[in-house]
Amino acid sequence: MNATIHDVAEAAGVSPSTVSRAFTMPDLLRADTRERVLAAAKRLGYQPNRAARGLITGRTGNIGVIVPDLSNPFFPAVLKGAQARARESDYAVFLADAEEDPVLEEELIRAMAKQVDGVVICSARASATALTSMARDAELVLLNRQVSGVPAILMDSAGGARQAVDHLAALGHQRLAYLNGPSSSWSNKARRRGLKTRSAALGLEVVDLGPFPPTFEGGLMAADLSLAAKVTAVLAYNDLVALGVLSRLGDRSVEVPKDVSVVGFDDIPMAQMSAPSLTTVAMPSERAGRLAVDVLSGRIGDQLREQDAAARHALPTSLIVRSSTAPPPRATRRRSE
Amino acid sequence: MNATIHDVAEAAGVSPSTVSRAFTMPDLLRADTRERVLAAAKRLGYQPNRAARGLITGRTGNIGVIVPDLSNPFFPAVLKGAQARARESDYAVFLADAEEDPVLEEELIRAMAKQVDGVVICSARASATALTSMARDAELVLLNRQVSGVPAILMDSAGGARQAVDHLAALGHQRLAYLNGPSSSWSNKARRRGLKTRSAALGLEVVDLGPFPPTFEGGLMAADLSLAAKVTAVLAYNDLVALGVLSRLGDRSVEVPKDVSVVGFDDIPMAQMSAPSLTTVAMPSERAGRLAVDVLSGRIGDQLREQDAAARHALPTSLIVRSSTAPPPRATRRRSE
DNA sequence: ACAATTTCTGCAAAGGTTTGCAGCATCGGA
DNA sequence: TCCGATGCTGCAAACCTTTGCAGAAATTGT
Repeated sequence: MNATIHDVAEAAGVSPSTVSRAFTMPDLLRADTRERVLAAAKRLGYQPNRAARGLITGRTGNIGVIVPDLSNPFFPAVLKGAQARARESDYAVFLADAEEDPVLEEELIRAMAKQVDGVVICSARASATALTSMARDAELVLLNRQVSGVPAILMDSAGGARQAVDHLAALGHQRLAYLNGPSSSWSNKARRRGLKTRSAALGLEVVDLGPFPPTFEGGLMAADLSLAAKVTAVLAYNDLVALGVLSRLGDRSVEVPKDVSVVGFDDIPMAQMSAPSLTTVAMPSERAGRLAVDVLSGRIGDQLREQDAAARHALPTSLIVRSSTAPPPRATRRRSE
Repeated sequence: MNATIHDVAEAAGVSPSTVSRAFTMPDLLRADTRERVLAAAKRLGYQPNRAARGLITGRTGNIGVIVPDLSNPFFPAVLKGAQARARESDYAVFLADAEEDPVLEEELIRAMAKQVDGVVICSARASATALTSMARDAELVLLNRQVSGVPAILMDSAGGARQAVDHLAALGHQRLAYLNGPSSSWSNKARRRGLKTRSAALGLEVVDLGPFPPTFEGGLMAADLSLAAKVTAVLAYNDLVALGVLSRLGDRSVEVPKDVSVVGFDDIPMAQMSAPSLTTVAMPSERAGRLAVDVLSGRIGDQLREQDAAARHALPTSLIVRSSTAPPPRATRRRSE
């Protein structure tokens, strides 16, 4: 049904090898032969059969992307970046949703490994040992997860947390809560670390709550605990949680930002749609997706091979101040004097 | 590097054909031979090479999904359904984002067609003729788009619109605006049609605005036009637009739902997170994604082959009433008396 | 015990491409 | 005019699996 390399060869009056070369190593052919072949190919609508090619080259031309949860808008964003870049490099992208389940995640990686040239794993939930072991059989790139010996694209979550703390401190807050995300999340650790060190340096009190599911529902749950903790500001693991907090506080008629300030992470589109709009730490998600693909396609692989380079490579994040943060209420401030 | 069928054959003391059969037609083998082969395979960590298999069977074991815009949460939702179902049937899914561009969309479909057994196209923006023509070369399933001769999964957008109108009419609204989405969108036509016919039947005035981009920004733009149109209720093409309207109305200190009621479509997660939460028509997106894959995997293909069946098959939608709708303000009602 | 079935297994071809090696033509130089 | 070098092109093997066909083994009936 589909034109093969032989059909093109015959049409152009050359051998199949020549047709093959016209596509994969065009400069080996004399200009006019190449023309002729390409013309014939176009006329017949020929496109190389990827399976046959893959069989012999051992490469598939595919890359895989695994995300913990497609319904968190953060991941479609990196997916979008990855997908766009992949297309430029003539890669197709496989997608899988691990449903926040480390076991399923590992299973998916193994299954995918066979049919792709590499897989980018977003916010991996699997264990470090599992990841290390799988990295031996397949080309892996981690995104927002650091595992020794595995190349990674990182975002400066800790730095973002520091900016958030600075912002809240400048507003006059003294006591804040951090709403933890999944404990297997590298981002969560980084965010907490950044928060803790900066708070300590500035003499702020911080209370650790959670872990909560990294979802809107998680935020609903977290809101009441935050209130009970008598803090004037809340740093949520991500925007989804922050929005949950906003919503629940609204229901309990606690005013944001008058009574309590709320900060999120990720800057998902929703963050600017909420009322009040959400102060949050923006993550370069699409860019990270693109970079991850670049690593796989070998474009920038070498710098990232060594772990140290990766660490240094953390992509910058930046606080976006919107309407969910303000100075703490007077009453509270007085009490703490 | 990877174990081949020959290695397993040797290890199990059988021929490669037998190993092949152990996987693809297990009941052709004597139980003990099968055991022996499977054991050897497991021991060697053998997994069939999909490229080689595809080369001979002509099937890839992959399906493609094309969406117009990953950042609209509606699509990750159907993607999630499709992906989950695909995994059950041992299919891998390719993803591509067409960026709301009909030309790119067509290009992507053609490129994908070669390496998949079928592709589901969400809310296709391409022309009917293009789609028909491509359906000849590849297995296509449309989602929320009706093109004669191409199997489709449809959601009852028109019915949803009717429910929305009934709801608004019951609240006492007399004059409402419809904010159009992309004119190439089948859903947009269906929604408008449902809206128009029911409004006419109930004697409501409706003003047609747009088309607007199906995004939050589109909604910002639409809000001012709606206000100028002096309507008491607004039906937006989708939730993103509705949220944009909500936001912009807030900025202009028009109160929702007191001054104006707003209804969206899709019931994306954001819809219940906004303040006020959004009354909207829920679409069975994950289910549709699953169904689309079922059609491709042949599970339910036959019923859908004929266009009529498809039309009858429209998945039910249902209005979710939240806080963005209420009776119109007195003043307006008086004016219209 | 033997023939006729039935059940299981192996042989070999096929599927479309890439690529090392060798052959041919072409060209420049002597 | 001929030789060597150079630049293109073709041959054929290889990649790994599936599958039609035929042969071997096991089973049944007589």
